[in-house]
Amino acid sequence: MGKGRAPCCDKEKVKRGPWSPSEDFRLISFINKHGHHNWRALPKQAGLLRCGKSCRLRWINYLRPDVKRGNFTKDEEDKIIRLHETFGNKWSKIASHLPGRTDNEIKNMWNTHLKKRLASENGMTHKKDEPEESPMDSSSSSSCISSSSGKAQDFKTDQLSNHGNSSSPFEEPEGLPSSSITSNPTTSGQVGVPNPEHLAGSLFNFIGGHYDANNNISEEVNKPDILDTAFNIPLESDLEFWDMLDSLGPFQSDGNFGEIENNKWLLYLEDELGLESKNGGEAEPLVPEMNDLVLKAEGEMGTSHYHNRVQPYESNPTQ
DNA sequence: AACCCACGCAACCGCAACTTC
DNA sequence: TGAAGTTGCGGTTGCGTGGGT
Repeated sequence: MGKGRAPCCDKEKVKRGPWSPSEDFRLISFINKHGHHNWRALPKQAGLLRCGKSCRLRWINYLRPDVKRGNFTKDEEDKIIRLHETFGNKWSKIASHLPGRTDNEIKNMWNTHLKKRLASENGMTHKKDEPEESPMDSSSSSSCISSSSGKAQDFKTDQLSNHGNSSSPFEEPEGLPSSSITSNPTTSGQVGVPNPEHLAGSLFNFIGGHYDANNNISEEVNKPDILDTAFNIPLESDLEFWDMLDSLGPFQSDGNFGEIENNKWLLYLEDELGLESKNGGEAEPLVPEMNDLVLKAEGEMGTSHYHNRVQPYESNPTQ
């Protein structure tokens, strides 16, 4: 086997830990513009003090336009369980059958929820050995799962019905590693209230609309030209710009992208970029749907009850 | 109100597989 | 053909958050 395991990076010179807004933006902007042909070289080219591995992970698990965040539906959970019976801990394989979900996300989901759920359910039927039985050979625990025990507190059952969600494992084009390229129609299955997550999704989808390095374009409609500008920010030139980003606070597109602050941030960013006033002095969000969110933001500032954490970014710009 | 603890999730680590030369 | 380089994957960890006491 090819052995060479070059050190992934010079650990002394790379930044670690949570990503700052400017780093995120740099990465998005760079990939949007150039794609990612070489992860190893990417950080340098993008002016990031990260190792390529870290960039790749950040992109795949978080910034990728088609990444779907938020609660798993029961359909998805059941699917994961079924797939886990088949594939075992092959998270990437499982992820490939769940459009928009990342292996990391699924892995976390499994370890935090599904494993327990299965254990408790199996505990009912037969004493469990070890929830971790290597499932490749486990034909044992067949589908006793579909009955949702009432303990899955996060399941929004009203969403489930909307997820007719083609349970057909779908083949994805080769391109992005372990990614499902679709623009994820299922996301819209999360119906109802304007969900910040959606809006964020829209934003990222937009980005995705331009990202075509590997022909991985998620088709988007009606993208204002203005957005071209937004993601053609020069990577190298304007250090002040990146500093500004860092000073603005969180851009952590957490599970719900729900930090109202984020939206403020986006608006502010638009403002700073001069993207706002197409109609008078009033800032118009990059993504139309954000209007709702903005309104909401105005009302709810400071009452973030999303449990996700928002990292206090070190106000220590990368450059 | 303060402390503790369990939980969830983003990110890191190290190995294996794959690709290129 | 084999060595070197790169990417992908799975396991694990660190830490913020929220709930309980």
